[in-house]
Amino acid sequence: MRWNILLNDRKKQVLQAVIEEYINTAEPVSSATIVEKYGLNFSSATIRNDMAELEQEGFLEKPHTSAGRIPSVKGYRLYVDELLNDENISLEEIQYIKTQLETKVNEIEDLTKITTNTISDITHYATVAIGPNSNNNLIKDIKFILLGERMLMAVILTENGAIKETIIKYDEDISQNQVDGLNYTFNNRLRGKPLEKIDKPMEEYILSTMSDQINVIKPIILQMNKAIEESDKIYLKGANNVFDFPEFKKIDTARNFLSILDTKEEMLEVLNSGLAEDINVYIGEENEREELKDLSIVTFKHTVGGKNLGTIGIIGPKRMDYSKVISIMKYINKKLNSET
Amino acid sequence: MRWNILLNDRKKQVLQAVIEEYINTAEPVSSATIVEKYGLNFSSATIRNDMAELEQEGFLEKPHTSAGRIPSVKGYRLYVDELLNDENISLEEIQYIKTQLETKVNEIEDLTKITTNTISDITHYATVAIGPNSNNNLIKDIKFILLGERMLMAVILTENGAIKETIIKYDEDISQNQVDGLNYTFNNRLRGKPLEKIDKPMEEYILSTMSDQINVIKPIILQMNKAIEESDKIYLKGANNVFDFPEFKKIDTARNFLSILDTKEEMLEVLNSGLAEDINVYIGEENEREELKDLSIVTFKHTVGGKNLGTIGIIGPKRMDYSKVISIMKYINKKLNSET
DNA sequence: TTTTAGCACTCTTTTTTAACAACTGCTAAT
DNA sequence: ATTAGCAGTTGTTAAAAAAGAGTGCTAAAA
Repeated sequence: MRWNILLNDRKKQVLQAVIEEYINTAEPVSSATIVEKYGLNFSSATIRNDMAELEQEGFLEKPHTSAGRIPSVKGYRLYVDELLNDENISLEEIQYIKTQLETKVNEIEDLTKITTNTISDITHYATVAIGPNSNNNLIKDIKFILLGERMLMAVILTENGAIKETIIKYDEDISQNQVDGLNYTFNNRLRGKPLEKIDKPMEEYILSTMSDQINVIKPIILQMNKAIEESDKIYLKGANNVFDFPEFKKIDTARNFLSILDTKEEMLEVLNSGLAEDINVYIGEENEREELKDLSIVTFKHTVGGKNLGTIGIIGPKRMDYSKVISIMKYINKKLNSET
Repeated sequence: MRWNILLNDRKKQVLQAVIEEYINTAEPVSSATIVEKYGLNFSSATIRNDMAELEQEGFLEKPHTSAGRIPSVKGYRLYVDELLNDENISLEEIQYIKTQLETKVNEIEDLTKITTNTISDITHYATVAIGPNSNNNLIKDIKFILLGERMLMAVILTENGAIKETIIKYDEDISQNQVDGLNYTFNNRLRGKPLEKIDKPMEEYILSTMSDQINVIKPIILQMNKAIEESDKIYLKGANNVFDFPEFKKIDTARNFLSILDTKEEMLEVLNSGLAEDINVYIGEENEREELKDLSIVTFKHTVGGKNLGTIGIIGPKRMDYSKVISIMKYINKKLNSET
């Protein structure tokens, strides 16, 4: 029986039962259900008393007098912090994750996508990913390559293995000589710096070195900035699974949810707000944003060999299956860092 | 009055009025509405007679005895083919399109995105885009570039300006000599050929030239194929606007719609099924796929200077505003091809 | 003390019934 | 050929009634 873990206090068992039942059914949980389905050897009246107390203490709520109980944010919090089984993962899931993560990738963004897809596939929750904070992402090398007489490609390599490339087209021919100059100057100025937009001062600084090449350099900076900015792109998977959850059966709730996911800026902020922990859980109103107060978010900083690959976030209803989600994340984290 | 175009037959006027009213309101249209809002100088009883005949002839339908009429697929078809105003575009819209299309882009995929976004923004319908059929897309040049001792980048340039690039990582060092060989061989074998997956025979063919380089070439072909395959990626904008249409107010309809858009293969097939025409309209059951029988699709092959840039498709309810959609597409088409 | 049976009470959900509103189709008149 | 007028259908809304689900409390049992 999965809650015979450490608990002797019946009230905690009741709380756990209510929460797990509610996570499964999305319906208020009655005292009778707990007795029947969770094998507690007490009468429903006894459980009712416990539930009344748990409500008093703020762990449970009642939608209305004649309904069963649902967990409060405080209840979920206790569950997540103390009651939750973080190895709730099946053999099939383990097998699936292993297979997925073994896919050979050459770009770290692909790895992030695979990880995100895997999490979403297993949990069925909407899953978003963003790249690592650019500040930790130092430029290792910049290469300019002539793709044709009038077309240049700029490739930026970073210390943690990310690669950005962008194309610049010109109305006039560019010589290999010029390209060599660009390679030298840009590397000279930017190598070792964090991967972030090239600001005005830096632009001036570069131009001061090659003041005769303004026409060549201006479009480069424009395009490079565009490419860098695109690094903030968020990757989203499984958003349409909202429809699987009864709390989104009202069309407006679903719409609202999807529109939140659509606003890149909000998502960035949410994902970036994660604390130092690898895994952070924000339940309902614990989220600062008004629009998220009915949702829960679990964020997960994934790393490989100490290199931060960005943050992956799962967004779902408050009755999210925290146990499963956290188990999956922990397992993936372990797996990602155990490979040679 | 917008239907004084070529019509003298009152029944056609009635049909047009019913369709346009239904497109606007999504409600069955009554005879009285037509008299009041569309200024036909007849009594509602007369219109009623016309409507009865139009129903007899299959152009209109009745949800139930006491309701107004809604257009049938046959009705929409007549409307699209003969009655529709294809210059239904406002000054603001023209202005907006102009501004958008003037954005400077260096990659044609960006132009497709901009065009797609513009169409979706104006029409509020879900809009999907795919790249051009690879057969018309000939390889112009392949470049291999050493990004580090153990990292190679392959760039494929095509005749119509598309650019694919991909990264290949190795466990051992690669010399510039080897890269030169790759450049020579791949161009020798693939230049001028259509951009499509490198098949087994071609792979053998290449390997026969550089049989000592199997370890280098194998991963290249793997990655190049991946990159080429990704060209089929579909770009989607405005899917969440479904929620704006009353026909999708039942959650299952909305869900169904969004899940259709999610299935890449289906979308590819639908968009590629377009006939020779620049603009094709598929109304309701005219679509072959069962899941699309309650939807309409308008596809639009966009070109610049004779070069096919791919197909853009709009998907929406059967009562889609065909007039607006087609007007926008025609205008964009003109605009794309009038620029120097 | 703790637990429990039992039942009245509350609130929601579902079903039923009734009243209303929206249009059509037809008839007879223009 | 057109129209006024009205009976007849069907859907929609509102109100009322019935059914269902669970709690909280009381008093008794363990």
